[in-house]
Amino acid sequence: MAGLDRYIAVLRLYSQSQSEWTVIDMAERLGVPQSTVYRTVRDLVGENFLETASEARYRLGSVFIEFDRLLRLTDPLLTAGSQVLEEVVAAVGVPCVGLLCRLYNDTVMCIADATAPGATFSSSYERGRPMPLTMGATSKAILAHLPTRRFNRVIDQWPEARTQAFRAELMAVRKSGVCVSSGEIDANVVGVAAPILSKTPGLLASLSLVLPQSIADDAMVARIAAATMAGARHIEEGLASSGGL
Amino acid sequence: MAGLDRYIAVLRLYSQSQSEWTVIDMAERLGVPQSTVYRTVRDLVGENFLETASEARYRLGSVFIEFDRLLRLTDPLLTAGSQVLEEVVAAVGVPCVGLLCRLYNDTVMCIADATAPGATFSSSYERGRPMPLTMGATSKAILAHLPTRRFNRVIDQWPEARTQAFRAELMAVRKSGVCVSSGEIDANVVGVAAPILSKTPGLLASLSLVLPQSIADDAMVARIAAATMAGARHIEEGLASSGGL
DNA sequence: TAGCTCATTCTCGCAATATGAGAAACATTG
DNA sequence: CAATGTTTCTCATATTGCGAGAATGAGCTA
Repeated sequence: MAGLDRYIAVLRLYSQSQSEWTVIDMAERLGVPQSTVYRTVRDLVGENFLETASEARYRLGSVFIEFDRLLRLTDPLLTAGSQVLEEVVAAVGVPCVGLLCRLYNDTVMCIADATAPGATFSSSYERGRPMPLTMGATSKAILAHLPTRRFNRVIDQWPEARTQAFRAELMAVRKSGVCVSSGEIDANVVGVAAPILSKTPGLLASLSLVLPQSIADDAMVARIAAATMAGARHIEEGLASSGGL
Repeated sequence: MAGLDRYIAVLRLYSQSQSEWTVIDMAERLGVPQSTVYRTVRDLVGENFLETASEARYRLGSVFIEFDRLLRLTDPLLTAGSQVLEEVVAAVGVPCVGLLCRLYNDTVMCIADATAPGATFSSSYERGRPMPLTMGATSKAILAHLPTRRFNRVIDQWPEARTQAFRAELMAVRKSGVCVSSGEIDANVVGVAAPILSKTPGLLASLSLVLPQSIADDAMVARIAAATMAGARHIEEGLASSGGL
């Protein structure tokens, strides 16, 4: 292992359940000598990717917050979408959660969310958390629009997605431009998602609204679906006009 | 230049005003051959630190959002502080903005903020934006508690901070445990900040409330100062009990 | 389809740099 | 002051990244 990999390997050790590491533990886990890890860690600390916690422990550094801001300010999808997201959530006028999510390798990641006043629940799609591609309206709206080659590769990896019924469902999503699912990720909520397409390679996203099952009758879902699709179109326009091409 | 530096040099090219770069431009700016930059960029894209935009352009990648979430979930100061921050803002009951900021190299960076309903302004201390150490209550509350050696080093770099009056002011802040400033960063607002101290090396932060000058009479400032200091103490306790030592 | 223009990857010899094991320095604590 | 644990340093080795240019590939245009 060398170059960037060594640094990334250290950063990828960090997780919600283990947020502090000693050099010793890193070295053992990665199978490299301590002296090497010390050097790596020292470099990462120098660039604020890591910082010293108490007593020989290291945790993630604040540089990520700094770059996250830069991303919020400059990412075309975020700049075009977060405003629309707020508006759509406000416009539908029901206690719901709005999500702006995008394809992220073989996962889906939320990059912005908006909670309507009165919403007493939250979505598992929290900002920055990679989610599976094959479950939930938010994800399936994206999956349905993957290029065939990649679509098949993904499908092959998730056993539960290899059925003919699943393929048919996604075809329907692709046709109708909206995906509705109920309780697939979080119990007792319904997700309504519309894909956001763009000519930019690799930029594939979805706008979705999540609402309690209790208020999600057919009429409501139809209304939410219309709002979601309109919002998605709106964001696509914003992307196109911002030079996102 | 080698190792991490080369990668960081590329990432540091990105700014709010220039958020997309071609390899050619990077190479020219950094003074290294294109082939080298291509390699570097390829590695960064592979780890999602960069992503392809349209037409040979690259922009920052979403990995920062992913790690930002990890930080929000696990950083001791954030986990101990964001809750308190909300509470303090809600408790004072005036249209204000609450900030949780920390020392970040020789700058101050906001890591969490909370806006009270009705606040029609915002602070320059937006989350993730490095701010100078010598201006604004938020920053000076932190500066006043830097170890002497480092304090002097910082002071020397900012010409406007080399006066005796400035040193005296900071001494007073250190004694009283609160710093109040008016219009130093943003016009027409008053900042009230209390330092957050911890035994963790390098962890130095402040909790501050920003409110319109129009409502900031002496009585109000005194009340806000008390609330801010109480909140800061509260966060310190949270830090200590969470093993933050 | 041929021919053009970019963007990106590849080739290869060379020099720079990371590597790893252990020792030395440094800090803390009893 | 000894003892423990952390971090940096030393040094010989060889892995790896480097740089210049060529080769590939993807779009376009005619």
